[in-house]
Amino acid sequence: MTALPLEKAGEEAAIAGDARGEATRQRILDAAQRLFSEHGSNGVSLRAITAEAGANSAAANYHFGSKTGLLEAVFARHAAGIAEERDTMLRACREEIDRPPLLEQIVRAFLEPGMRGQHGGHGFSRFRGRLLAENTEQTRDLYARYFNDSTGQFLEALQNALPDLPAHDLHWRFHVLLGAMVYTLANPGRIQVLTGGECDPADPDQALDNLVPMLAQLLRNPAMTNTKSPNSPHELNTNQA
Amino acid sequence: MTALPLEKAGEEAAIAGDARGEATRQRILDAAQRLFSEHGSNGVSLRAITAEAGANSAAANYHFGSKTGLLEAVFARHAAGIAEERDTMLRACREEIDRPPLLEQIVRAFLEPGMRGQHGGHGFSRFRGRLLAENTEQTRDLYARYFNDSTGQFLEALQNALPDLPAHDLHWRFHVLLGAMVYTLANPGRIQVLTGGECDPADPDQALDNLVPMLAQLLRNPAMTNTKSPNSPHELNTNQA
DNA sequence: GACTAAATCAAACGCTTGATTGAATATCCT
DNA sequence: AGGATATTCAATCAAGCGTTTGATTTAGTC
Repeated sequence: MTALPLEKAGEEAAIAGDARGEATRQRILDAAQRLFSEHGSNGVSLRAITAEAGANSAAANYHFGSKTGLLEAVFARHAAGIAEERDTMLRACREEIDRPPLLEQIVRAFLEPGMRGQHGGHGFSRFRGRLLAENTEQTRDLYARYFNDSTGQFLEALQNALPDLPAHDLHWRFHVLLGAMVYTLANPGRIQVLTGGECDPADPDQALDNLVPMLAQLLRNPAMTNTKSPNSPHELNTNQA
Repeated sequence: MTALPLEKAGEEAAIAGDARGEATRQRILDAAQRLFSEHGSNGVSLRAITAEAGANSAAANYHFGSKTGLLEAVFARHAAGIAEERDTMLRACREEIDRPPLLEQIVRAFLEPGMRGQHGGHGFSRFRGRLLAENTEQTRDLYARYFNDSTGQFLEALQNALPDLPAHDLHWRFHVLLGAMVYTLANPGRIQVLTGGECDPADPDQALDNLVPMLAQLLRNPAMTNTKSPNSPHELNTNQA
């Protein structure tokens, strides 16, 4: 049995010299990210990935141990960086602004690191969206490990910025926010088909410029009592005809 | 070669007598819907499906021709019914209400048929959400065939109800609405993990009662000029720190 | 009851999958 | 240079895949 590089690496070895295998390692990660994004983790074979990467079929197992190991490596490559960028931006919100911090800033701090920049750009966002959508035990675990803390902090910051909004409402609005983000990342192209391609969720700048104010406003809207009997200030009639 | 029942069926044969094979046909559809929902269309084998259905391994191919044929059959079983219910509810909105029709009613007419009732209930919504997320050419085509007309009518109705909202804004808000719907249907359980399970997107009643007023309000919000230079009435600063 | 057609079944087809092996090769260190 | 190590490679493994086959059973018709 030839020893895997996984176990001894991770310290100086990964950073220092071994430029020999690191190149193909990165090529495999890139190819895997691209193909996983397009066809899902079950829709692509290791052979297809290594072929796309121009490597031998055994290279993926050698460098990452197994297929799930490769998937996790693709995820881990950028996930921690995104969570870090988020926290940095959130801390900036809390400190340097005459309070209360703008909702727009908080929402942007949550969305932007994942949608563009060093870790969010290119194909990784599609990969993330696909993974979130696949919703297997492995992907749920990955998301929990890498993002639970960060996301929890945002929920807390939003609750602080909206002290009058009941927690139950906030959570549902945040659910919608997550849905908008994931749907934009995965981008089924549904809105282009329906409207003739005028708005493009695949363009990070356009997406952020539209989503941020929209979702901030959604969060800012007055609470509606969503218990079964509505005494809403606007109209009633939320039942079917 | 034994003739497939697909080609001769579809007229009276499907409705009338042949109660012999129809039972296992339905059992296979049910099992496929359940397993596809949980593991994705590539994550489950025909053998697993037929085993779950208590049928012979060749039964799926016999009744549906191929695996993709089975997938399409699972989709088609309820998709047309949902589109029909939507149109019915939308027509009711347009006619019987002192105009303008309430946004809440339109949104509910769009969401409810897919989330509960005869066709939306049970596992089909999860199956739909999963399919939308998978976003292969086949699923895009299925969605286009069964839902493009219906969804286009809703976009039109919303534009009529919101004459002052620029089309570009409407489309982005509708994109968010779609994202919220799909995310709720697929339900990765992310919000439960983050908040301790207090709100449950898997409960159709709770989901509708929360989503409908929230999304209606989102649509009703005043337009924000989302070109690059914002002259918004609220605050500025939608840029990063 | 004999004929026909629909449905079920066990078995196999060819192929792809993820993974492993041991030899060959490239690289680094002293 | 030389020995140790990290990486690549072709070949192979057992397992599982979607699909097909031909015989067998079941139901409906005269």
